[in-house]
Amino acid sequence: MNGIAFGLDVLGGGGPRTLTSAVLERLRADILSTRLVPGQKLHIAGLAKQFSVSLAAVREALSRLVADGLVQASDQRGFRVSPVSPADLEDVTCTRIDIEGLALRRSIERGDRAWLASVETAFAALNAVPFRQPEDPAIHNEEWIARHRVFHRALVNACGSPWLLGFRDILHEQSERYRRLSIRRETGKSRDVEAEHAAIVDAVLRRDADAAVAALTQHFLTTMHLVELAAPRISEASQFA
Amino acid sequence: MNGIAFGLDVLGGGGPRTLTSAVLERLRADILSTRLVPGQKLHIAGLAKQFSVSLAAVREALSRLVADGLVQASDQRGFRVSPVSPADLEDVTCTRIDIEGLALRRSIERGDRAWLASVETAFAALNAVPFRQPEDPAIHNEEWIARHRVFHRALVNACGSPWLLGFRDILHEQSERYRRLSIRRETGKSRDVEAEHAAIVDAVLRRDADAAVAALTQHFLTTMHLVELAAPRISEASQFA
DNA sequence: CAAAATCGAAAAATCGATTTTCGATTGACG
DNA sequence: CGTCAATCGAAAATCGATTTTTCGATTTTG
Repeated sequence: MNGIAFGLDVLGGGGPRTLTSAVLERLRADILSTRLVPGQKLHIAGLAKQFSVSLAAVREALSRLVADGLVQASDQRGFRVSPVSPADLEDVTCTRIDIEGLALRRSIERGDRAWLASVETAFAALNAVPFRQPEDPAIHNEEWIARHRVFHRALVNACGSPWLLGFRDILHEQSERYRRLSIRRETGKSRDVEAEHAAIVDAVLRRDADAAVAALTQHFLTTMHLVELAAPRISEASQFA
Repeated sequence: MNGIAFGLDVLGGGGPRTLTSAVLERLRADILSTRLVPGQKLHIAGLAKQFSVSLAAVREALSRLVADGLVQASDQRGFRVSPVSPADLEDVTCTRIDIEGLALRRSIERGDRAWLASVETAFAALNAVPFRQPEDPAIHNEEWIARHRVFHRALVNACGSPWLLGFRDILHEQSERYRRLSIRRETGKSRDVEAEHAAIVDAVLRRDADAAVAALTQHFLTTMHLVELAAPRISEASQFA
């Protein structure tokens, strides 16, 4: 396997085993949650003080985040949060459709019954929690996000290609960031995410690759369009770029 | 050796602008050239002494190489050169066929005349130098390798998707490493690489996407099979993994 | 005799200080 | 008045020392 897939440090167990990893996870979370704004300069000294670690630890964590495309580095000019743009959003989405579609096709070809079962399980688990925070509908439910990730990963998990999965994971993370940027602007417009997911699952259970990929594509495009409706916020966020 | 920018690195002027970048390029070259063996442990202190730099510089260079999939990192256990295996070679090749094929299709759709001209130029430049070292036929001609990379990049350069190109670059680097692992074992078996390239270029000039992708696929598969003939060396190289 | 505990050398991780480079400001000059 | 260059603080890059963890060999124990 390659080192690209984002580091949910395996080994069954608990949290980060080094300070650098802890900083890395914290930074990743901060970027995905948009607490750190796209394009924003990342002051190494400031972060080091904030996390009570040395410069080297922060520096290494940032270097590793470059691999996920969440951070950009340039010599002598330090690090910044990767900027966002409508063009990049479209690129991420199109590439994701291609790559994840490919992985889904392979999964449908190769996946066994245990895989089908894991898809159903993940789907059920996802539907068991609400999309929004019950208390504050303007905020995503973190548990839903986690299960959503597991669900989409389950769909392609049987594709048999570590490289394809690694690329997919990176693009999924990128999409996730865009989605979070837009959440507060989302209109109450009725989108039935569960139905979209159900369409994918149905096709998968029938092993109808074309239908499954079509449903997945539609799912991604719908998400992209919703995010684009929040374009003002994206432009605003990019002001640092 | 020019420092081709992989991933999201700086494009600007010439050589490395920081010590870390210099170390990074040196390490990348050493890994690609197989001076550093797949699976081999990378002693930070040893490398630091060898390059006359601090631990931190080496550590950061290694962290960045993880992004290219040439190095793997694990907490508290340091860094090692990414191992190789027949399975990984096949995964790299298949994924590369998919991704680079996709990029080629898009390039053919979107590329203008200037793009076609750049393909022809790169093709001519590649054919102007010999494949092997004139002095020592067991060694690749570095100049040919450089132009070969430029040629293949030119083919997909008009695809319009930075993300797709980034993934393509990573896979190309991986393939390159496998090819170098096998070079000394290659039989004198007559492979007409120039003809394979010509088939791709012909199809591209006719804007025949299906034919171009077919030729590209064949090109990659042929390379993979030749590398697999050198499997003993690959197994041997992986003993550290 | 095998498995577990232990111990020390080796390697990784972390730190805070120092050096180098950048970018903006300011002042001189055409 | 505008352009260019020297300057100065801020920030990044680099370093070598220190702390923590791991790995392998040896010893102890059931």
